Amino acid sequence: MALSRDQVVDAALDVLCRYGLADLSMRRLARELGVQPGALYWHVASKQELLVEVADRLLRQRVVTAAVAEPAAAVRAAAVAIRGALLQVPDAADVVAFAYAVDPESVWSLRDLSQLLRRLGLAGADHDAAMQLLVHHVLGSVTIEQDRRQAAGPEVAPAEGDGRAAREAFELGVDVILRGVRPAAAP
Amino acid sequence: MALSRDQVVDAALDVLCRYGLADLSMRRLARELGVQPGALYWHVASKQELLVEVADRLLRQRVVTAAVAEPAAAVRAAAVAIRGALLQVPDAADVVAFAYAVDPESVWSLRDLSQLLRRLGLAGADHDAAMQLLVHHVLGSVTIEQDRRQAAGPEVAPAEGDGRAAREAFELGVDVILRGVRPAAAP
DNA sequence: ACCTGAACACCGTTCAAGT
DNA sequence: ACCTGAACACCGTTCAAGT
Repeated sequence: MALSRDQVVDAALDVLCRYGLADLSMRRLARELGVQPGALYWHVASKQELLVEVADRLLRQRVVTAAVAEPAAAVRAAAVAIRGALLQVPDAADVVAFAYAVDPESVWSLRDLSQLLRRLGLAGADHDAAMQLLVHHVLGSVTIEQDRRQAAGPEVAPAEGDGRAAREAFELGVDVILRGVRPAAAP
Repeated sequence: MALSRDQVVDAALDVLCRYGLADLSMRRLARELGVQPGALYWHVASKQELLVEVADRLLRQRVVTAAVAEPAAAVRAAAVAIRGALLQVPDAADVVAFAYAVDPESVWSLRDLSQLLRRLGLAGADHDAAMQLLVHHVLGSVTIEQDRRQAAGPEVAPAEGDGRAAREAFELGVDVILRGVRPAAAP
């Protein structure tokens, strides 16, 4: 039976996970689905639109946020969880950054993060600044780690302490943000 | 007379400034220089290598750092200056992020930023965390602003308050970092 | 030393025509 | 409604052969 939009997005996410963004072409996708390239354009308007959908599905599927009571710790945990999820998928940071830019509302399982910041007592411009900073830090950290991996060659294995050092540096950054932030409600 | 590597990089930066990264192809570049595509590969090993060089030249040429005495204010000013410079060049954030990932040492006019952080009393892991955060914030801010512009269509003119709001949000983020940071030397 | 010509294996997108 | 076939205007990279 006929192809569906969902199938197209699923297949795209699959190709992304297995081969990376460079291999996620409309033609490749069509081959994978056993149709002609043109067929895809009945289900999605463009590659751009498809990528936004892929980013959304990616975040929804992979980010599992642990329930943590203390608000600051919860923000920390959420940031670490999102980073960890994106790190698993090649070029995930690029895809999500693009989607965030095009349509910040629709992408969001990062809305959780926004909620947690409010629970910290942040509102208005201060909330937005903290949110932006956090998102930039997550995406930046993942982008650089993934670009570095790719530049280092395909088969260097993240090894032991390497990924941990990057993770600890990332967490230090989150702590800077949490210390620098001004809760409206706090003393 | 013969083409030089410098000419190739210059032409690439020129195409980037005028038409953006999507139009910066090796074939397009060759056309612009009046040579066959293959000729470029005598001067640069690959498009990747060329892009790293372009990022470096971009930062060197465009970032003018004002001399500010007070260290915190100097960091702020430097971050704003770099952001401002990158915003002028289409897709500059992508290009610089890529270069930063591939070869963080060679790209740096951001070494100034690193110096300023030390002057703030930061060292070791704390310095590195602050530096990372700052770089992510700058590149993230520019990426999102530029992607947004591009998605909004080619001719929407940044207009009046639009760019200012983004700039102010960015500065708030820098302030969060400056407050959250722990100088080793300070009281 | 430096470049051309030509090839190889690709792209995203459109659209008449088919079923 | 959904897809094929075929085209249009492109890519990055390699490499024998020319000068």
